Amino acid sequence: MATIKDVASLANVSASTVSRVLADSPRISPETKRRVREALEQLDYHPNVFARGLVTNMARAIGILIPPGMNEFFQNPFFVEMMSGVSEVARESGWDTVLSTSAKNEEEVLDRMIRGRRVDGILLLGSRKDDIAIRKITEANFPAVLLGRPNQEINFSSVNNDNVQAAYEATQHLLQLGHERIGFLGGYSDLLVTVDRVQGYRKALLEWGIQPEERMEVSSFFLEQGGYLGMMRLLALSDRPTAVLASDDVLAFGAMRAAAELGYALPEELAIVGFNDIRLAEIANPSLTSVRVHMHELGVAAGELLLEQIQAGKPLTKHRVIQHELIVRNSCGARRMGQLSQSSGLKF
Amino acid sequence: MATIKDVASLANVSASTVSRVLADSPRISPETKRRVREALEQLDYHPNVFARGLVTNMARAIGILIPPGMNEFFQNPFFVEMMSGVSEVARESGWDTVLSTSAKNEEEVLDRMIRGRRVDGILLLGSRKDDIAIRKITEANFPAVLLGRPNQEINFSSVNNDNVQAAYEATQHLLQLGHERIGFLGGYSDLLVTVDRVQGYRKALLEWGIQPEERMEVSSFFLEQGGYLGMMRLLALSDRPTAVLASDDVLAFGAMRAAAELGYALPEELAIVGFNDIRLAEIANPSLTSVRVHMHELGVAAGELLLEQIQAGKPLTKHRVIQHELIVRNSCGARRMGQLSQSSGLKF
DNA sequence: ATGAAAGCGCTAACAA
DNA sequence: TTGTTAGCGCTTTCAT
Repeated sequence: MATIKDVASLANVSASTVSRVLADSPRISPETKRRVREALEQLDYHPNVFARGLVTNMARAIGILIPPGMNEFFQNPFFVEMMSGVSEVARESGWDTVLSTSAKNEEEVLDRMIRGRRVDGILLLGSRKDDIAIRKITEANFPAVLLGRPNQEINFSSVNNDNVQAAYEATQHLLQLGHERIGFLGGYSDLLVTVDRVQGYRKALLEWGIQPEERMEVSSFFLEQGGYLGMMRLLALSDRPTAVLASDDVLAFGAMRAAAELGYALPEELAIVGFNDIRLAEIANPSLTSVRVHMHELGVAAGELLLEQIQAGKPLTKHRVIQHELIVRNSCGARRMGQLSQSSGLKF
Repeated sequence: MATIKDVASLANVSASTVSRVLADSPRISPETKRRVREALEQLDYHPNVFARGLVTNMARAIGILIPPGMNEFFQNPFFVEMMSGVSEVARESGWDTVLSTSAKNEEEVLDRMIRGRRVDGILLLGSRKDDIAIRKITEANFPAVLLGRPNQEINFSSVNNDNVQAAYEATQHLLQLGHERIGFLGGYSDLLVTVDRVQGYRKALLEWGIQPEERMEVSSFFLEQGGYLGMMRLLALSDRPTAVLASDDVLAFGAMRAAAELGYALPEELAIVGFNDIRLAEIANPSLTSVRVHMHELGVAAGELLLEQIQAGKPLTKHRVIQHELIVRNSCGARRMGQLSQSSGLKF
């Protein structure tokens, strides 16, 4: 494998000259550049990222920290779509993306990434009530961007939806359709997304003169099965809800399956509204009414902020909010059934 | 940020002693180890991966190469599930996973990863008829594992399904149900998966005395819309198929949507069988009959082979085949409808 | 416009 | 058992 020295001797120059040509320094004569580039080509030279990183102290890579216990991560299109946005931005700027499924010891992984300088910046996916990762990164003063709402004082940027408002609007939609007993199906209760969405849900109820009840709110894991189980619990209530707001589409699908199994007709006997608007919301049967949060855009914005942060060299604290919108389809009963093509919104 | 030298002076030893303690060398006295570890702790030391990588020539990272033009990648649970398996294995052994969405210039990305020594091994997702990545890696003699069928001579391991046999069985299933005009809905035609599955499909037809026809085979991109469009084309035929084998579940969903929009009843008027058995196959309505390929297992096996390969230090060429199975649900008409709970196979 | 030399933080061969 | 030394491949002063 050719090193910079090999190139240097082939081109009859010093290693530093080659290095300058690599950086396209203006203080190298065109003739020399030509000769060096030829040698570069001939030896099929590629810089060793370690050697370069050791001296520049830059990895040209960003890390995505997948929170511990997030086995759901890869199974939820929501996260995956965000990740795709992030890595797209990174790639376009020539940066690599390092994945870290932190599993148990989040700290160890973080240390390897940050202190070990494997990456130049970190993207935090989601925030929890008391988040060690956030604390650790704040302490280390490391470039980072949070995809979620900052709960504590942070010295870095964040990108988020207005989840309170979004859940508020979705609930209002159900209230306007005449529902009075509306259930809430949430993910882990210590995730701030869940906290915010349940808050918006309650706010809408209260404004409508309905007292929120704890037994109408179940929280579960972020999987289809979580939604299934949660829905079963809600349906078991003596005064079962006539409508349900699920804080994630995958949960909504589980809820739909539970309802179907027990023979409830959707949306006549049970209205369901989901969150995130994953692709399959559209092709589900009935198609799922959902709050579109623009996951991909969320990822792109986060990626951009992170690169900006890294390149700025100094702490940046922008907080961007990505707009949401309620996509009304068939599962909530606002539309009449059988209008698949219209509700799909796809054009060909 | 503390370096090994700082630790050394604090513990009153040399840098190499610290290095040995880090590697838990048996030739260091317990007392010294204790002292060094204390200093390590006190300074919150973490090795610089670049410095270490520069001398050991090891990155402790594996790369996943996402083929160019694979924007579908992140939207298809199939790939994502494999990736999850791979990165799970890597993490357990303390390795990082570097993602590379190669987009256009696959070569450039590969060079940065391989020649730049950013990763110690590469996982190739899928194989194409004439695959530059495979060629390049073979030439470089770089540790790698192919997730797919090797089309050319390769000097590394691979993990794959027996796609010909799987498609053969799936088609047979439809034939046994009485179908005689069976369509094939494939992904990109230069992917070997597509090639293999169409071959199995044709083989089954021929064996049943039916001549495969080109117009019954459409190939499209790996997205729901691809399936939608392909299905539209098949349904437009004067002697439209009564059954369709889709080479991917996402395609099958698109096909289902097309059929639903045109008012065809599934499975009575149109039977559909998918491939890969993604999670939503089960909760679709009607639930989708699909060939389960054990995506996660595929990823785990690939990850294991890759680490084995890297650690062995010498080229290894094992070729593992992961078993498949046909999961019969409602979309093919083999079961009567309305048996959701039974067909779901989930237990609580 | 170019080269020589130092050094990034670490490991490993060789000495002691 | 521990220390000394060299060197991994690169960038970057400082000379020239």
